Amino acid sequence: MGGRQTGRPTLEEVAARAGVGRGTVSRVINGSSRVSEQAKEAVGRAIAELGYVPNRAARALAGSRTDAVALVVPETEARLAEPYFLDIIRGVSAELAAADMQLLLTLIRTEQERQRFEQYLAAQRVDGVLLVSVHRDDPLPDQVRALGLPAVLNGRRSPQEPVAYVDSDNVGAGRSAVAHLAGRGRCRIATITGPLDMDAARGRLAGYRQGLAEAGLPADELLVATGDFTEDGGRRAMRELLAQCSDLDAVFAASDLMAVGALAVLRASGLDVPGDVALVGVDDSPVARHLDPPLTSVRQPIEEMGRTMAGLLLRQIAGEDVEPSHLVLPTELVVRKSS
Amino acid sequence: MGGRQTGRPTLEEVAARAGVGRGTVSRVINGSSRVSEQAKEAVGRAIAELGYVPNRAARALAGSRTDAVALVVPETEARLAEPYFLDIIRGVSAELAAADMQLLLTLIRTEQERQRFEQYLAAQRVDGVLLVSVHRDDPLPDQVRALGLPAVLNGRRSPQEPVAYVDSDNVGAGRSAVAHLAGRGRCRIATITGPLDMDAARGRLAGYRQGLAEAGLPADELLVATGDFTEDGGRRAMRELLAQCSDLDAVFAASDLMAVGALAVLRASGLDVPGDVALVGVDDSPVARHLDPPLTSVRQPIEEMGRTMAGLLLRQIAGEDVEPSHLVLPTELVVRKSS
DNA sequence: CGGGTGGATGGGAGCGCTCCCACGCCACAT
DNA sequence: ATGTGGCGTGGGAGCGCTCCCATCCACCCG
Repeated sequence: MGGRQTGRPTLEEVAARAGVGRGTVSRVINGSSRVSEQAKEAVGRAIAELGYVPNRAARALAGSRTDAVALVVPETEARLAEPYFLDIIRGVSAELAAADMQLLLTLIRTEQERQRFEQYLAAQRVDGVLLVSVHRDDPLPDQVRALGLPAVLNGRRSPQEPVAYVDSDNVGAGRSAVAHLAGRGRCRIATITGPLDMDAARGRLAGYRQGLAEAGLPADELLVATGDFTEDGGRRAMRELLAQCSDLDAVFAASDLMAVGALAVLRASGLDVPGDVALVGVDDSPVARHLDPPLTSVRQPIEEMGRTMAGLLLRQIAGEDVEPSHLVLPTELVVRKSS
Repeated sequence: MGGRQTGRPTLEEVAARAGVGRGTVSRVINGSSRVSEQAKEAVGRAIAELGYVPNRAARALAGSRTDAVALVVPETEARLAEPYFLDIIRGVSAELAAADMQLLLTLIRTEQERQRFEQYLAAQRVDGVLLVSVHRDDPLPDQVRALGLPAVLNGRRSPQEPVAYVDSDNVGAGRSAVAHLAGRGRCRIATITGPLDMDAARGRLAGYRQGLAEAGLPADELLVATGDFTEDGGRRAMRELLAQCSDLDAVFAASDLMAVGALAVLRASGLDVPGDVALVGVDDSPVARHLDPPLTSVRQPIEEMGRTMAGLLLRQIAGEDVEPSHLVLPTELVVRKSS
């Protein structure tokens, strides 16, 4: 059993050693103002000498915070395979570590695990929740809020998202891609969208349309095909586009993976990229770099999104920032040979 | 503040409702045998009616376990960008969820974060530790053990690893790659190794040599170049190999990333893959599939390794399995066009 | 010079659980 | 009938903290 009773020093022992009361030590540790400089020093010394580390379980039980937040990832997503989440995790982790908070990772696969997770929340295990890749009709964010727990989403569910979120500028991504393509002299620019029940996909599509308008190019519904962010979806959509208008000279795919699929189909149809058709993706993932030709792609500041999410959550937990904030981070076009 | 005092039911309330004592409820929850069938039922009903969920903080404080394990990832690794860790996480998470344990993710970047982590351990925050990507001279595993905490590594530091670990069959990976290449009629088979201070790299190299011997091929030290698991390292090593023996007809790269680098150099030298030179990597990562030509690669059962690690740790925590176990999981060659 | 004021302080009272001891009860042996 | 053992059980005693109230002291005002 876990019976390793390391005789770790307790608050009380620190207090004894410093010649003060328990309350004072607690105040020092929690950075309360109302402590004399002298007491602060004595306690600090005692802590150092004893190598005291507060017991978090006791703290969680007595207070009502846990110093931990959950990062929830619904793993239904094939997207999980992408480096995307790793970058999010990296950002979140950095921000949390700075605040001495712990990161609890929860992958939700099955309905059962989903329920188990709800129990966690109910059991007061975390101070807040970070949700990644939420779908349009996912009730989880609202459930979390209903429990009174702070929450921050990565990407909103809809433009009316009531819960705080951090998103990238999807509209801007579409616009910049199209502007770039138009600037290269392309004038029959098609797009492969993501699943339209996701706000990110709609945003990129809207950006695509704005981009066309700004470039003075006519919108043509035949140049729009719906994908699902997967490679295979990209292939299907590309075939559809080719069948509808064989004269297209550029494609803006709303994800790198779909661009990969599109490229394969273009090749198979004897079209050269970028000679005949220019191609732009979104994500700037490693595959984009390794594709042949290397793929022009719109980069999202993923790690920064993670950091921002964590920061937002921390502020909510601290009690500032009560009304939900909505942050949108800028994207950046990375030009490579495919366009 | 975190003042959401949801009036969640406590053990005591469950006891009252079930008409039994606190002790009995506790026994039921913890699956102790010494409880009458009747009491068990009454308690079960009360729990369901009240929607009782045990408070983990209280449990951790009273007992001395936390029902949480830490997954530690030293992020010095560029490898973190790969899907590798995600798969590990997936496996670990699945196994832990089944045991109703929580997963605490800890990325260690700086020396400071490393120290903070040691404090965690000392503060009795977790019941066990999973360590990923440990280097030859990393003291962390020993420190964890010194604290009396169960630990399981992903990959051993050396053949004499004292701590429990789960690894993939690196020697087998090398052997199968070479056997495959030899079977295709190649007889000047080179290898690009990983950094030789890593056991995985040494293992793959050893497998390469065994493979040559088994195929009746002579070993030639000029056909061995040292890389570092990165794309750039692969490029450098490939140039070195080409300079040393221009007559090589196959390359076994100890990672997909290095194979990518090698491929670029081969191309640049006007060599065709697989026409002139056959190429095999290790990891079966997504880039392998998207490479042109698609890369033959040795697949490791990464997710399964994660699951196995977690399982091993859980058993250690439960008190079984006191002497460290060393598990080696088989690999599998995935043949594609590059060989 | 007494009462007032406010900041620093000590320590009691829990937080919700597990551990464990002592108690009652029953079946069996004497 | 009395003794013995074991099982199921209740509940006291903490685990190490935070919260909060009462206390104390120094200093200020009228």
